Amino acid sequence: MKHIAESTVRRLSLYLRFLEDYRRQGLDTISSGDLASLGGTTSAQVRKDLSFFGSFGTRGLGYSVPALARRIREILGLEREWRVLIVGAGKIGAALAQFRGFGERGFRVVGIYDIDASKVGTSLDGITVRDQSDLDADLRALKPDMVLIAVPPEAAQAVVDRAAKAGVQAMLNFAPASLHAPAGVTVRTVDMALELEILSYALVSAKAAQR
Amino acid sequence: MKHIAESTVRRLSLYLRFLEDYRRQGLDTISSGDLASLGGTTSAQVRKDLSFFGSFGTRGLGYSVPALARRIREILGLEREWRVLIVGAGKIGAALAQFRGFGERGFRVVGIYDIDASKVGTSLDGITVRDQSDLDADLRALKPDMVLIAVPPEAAQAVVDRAAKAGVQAMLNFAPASLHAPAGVTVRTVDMALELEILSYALVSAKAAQR
DNA sequence: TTAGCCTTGTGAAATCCTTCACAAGCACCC
DNA sequence: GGGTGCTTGTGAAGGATTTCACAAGGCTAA
Repeated sequence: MKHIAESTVRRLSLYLRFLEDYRRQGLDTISSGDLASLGGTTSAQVRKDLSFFGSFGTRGLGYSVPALARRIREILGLEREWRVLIVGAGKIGAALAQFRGFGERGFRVVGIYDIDASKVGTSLDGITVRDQSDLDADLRALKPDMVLIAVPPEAAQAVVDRAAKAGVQAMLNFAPASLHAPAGVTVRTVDMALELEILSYALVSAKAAQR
Repeated sequence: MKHIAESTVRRLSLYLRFLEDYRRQGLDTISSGDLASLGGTTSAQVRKDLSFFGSFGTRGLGYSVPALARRIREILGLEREWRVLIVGAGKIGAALAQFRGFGERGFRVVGIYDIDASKVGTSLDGITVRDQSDLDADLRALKPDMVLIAVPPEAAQAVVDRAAKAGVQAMLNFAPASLHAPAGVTVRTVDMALELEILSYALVSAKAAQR
C-alpha cells in the first residue's frame, strides 16, 4: 500500500465520529458533502481520502453509514482491541486513566505505573497503580500495544527506551520533550504548552494583519 | 506579513525549547544543524523557517542562543503574559490547572469554571472553581485572551459560542468534538482518542507493509 | 591582511497535498 | 423502460511545503 498522509488518517478518524453520530440519529446514508461540512473540509477532499482505500460509495446516493463506518474502522485498525499501558500517575496520567473515550474506542488500559511510593497501590478508575520498578517485567508480561507517557519531561526518554526495548512500537507522549526512538517505533507527542504557543502566534499575527 | 504555515510555527516553538536547554547549559551559539538534529528535521528546514522572519544568524558561526530565543519569543507573542480561562474542572481541567508548563511560558490561569455544584468552591492549584453561571459575566470582567475547553463533548460548542460572543479569539478544546467558530476566532482541538487512532493506523499499516 | 573554513540565506527543484472539473454510474420517478 | 438528477471516483491542475545546492559572508589563525 502506498504511503498515506497523516492528515488523511486524521480526517478518517473524524469521519468515523460523524458516521457514528449519524448512525445514532438513525440515518442510513451520508454524502461526501455532509461529511465535509461536519469536518470543516471539502467534499472533494473526503472523496480523495476514501479513494486511497477503495471505492465504497454509490453514485447518485452517497455512502452507507454502517458500511463506511465498518470499513474505516478496519482501515484504522479499530476492529480489534489495543492494550494500552500508562506510565505516570500524576494529574495527566490520572486524567488519561479515567478518560471514557479510550474504552469506547477499543483502547483498554492494562496498567498504570508511577515512581512515587505514595501513589503506588492506589486505584485509578479500577486499576491499581504499580511501582515503576515493575515496569520492565510487566511490559514483557502484559505485552501492551501502546504506551502513554505521562511523566516529567526529563524522565520521558527513559520510558521510550525501556518500552522500545520491550518491543512496544507505538507511544503517545504528553511530556513537553522531544523524544527519539529506534526505527520502526512511532512516538507521537501531544504538547499542550506548544498548542497554546500556536494560539499565541495566531493572536499576534491576526493583530499584526489588521493594521 | 505573508502567511506562515502552522508547521513552521510549531517548529519555532520547538526551537525555542532547545534554545532554552542550550542556554541552561551555558552554550552561547547554536547552528541550524544542531537545532535540526534536536528537533528531528533538517538544517535547511530550520534556516527556511527562520528566513520568513528575517536573518538572525552569523555565517560561519551560527545563531546567538539568547538573541535567537528572544526573537522567537517575540515572533510567537510570548514576551507578554496571556490570560487563560479554563472551563470544566474535571480530570482534564484539573490537570490543565496544575500543569506547570503553562505558567513557565507566560500563560496565567485567571479562572476555572464548572457546572457541578460539588466542585464549585474547591481550590485547584490556588484558584477557586467558580460556577459556570458566572462565566458570561467573568468573561467580560476578566477579559481572558484564551479559553481552554475541558467539558464533555456535547457541551463544548456552547462554550465556544459564549466565549466568542464575549470577544475571545483563541480557544483550545480538549473535548472529542468538531467545533465551529465565527471568522476571526481560532479554535484548536487536542483530541487524545484521535491521536491513539493515528497510532493504531501506524501499527496496522506497518504490519501490512512488512509482508 | 589574506587564505581557508564553516555556516547562513535563498532561489530553484522536487515532492507532497488539496482543489478542480467532469465523465461515469446509479437511483428514482414517470 | 427511458429520462433526469444527483453524487461518486479520479486524472489533471494548482498550491503549498520541503529539500537541494550553492553563492555570499564572516570568523579565525597565521
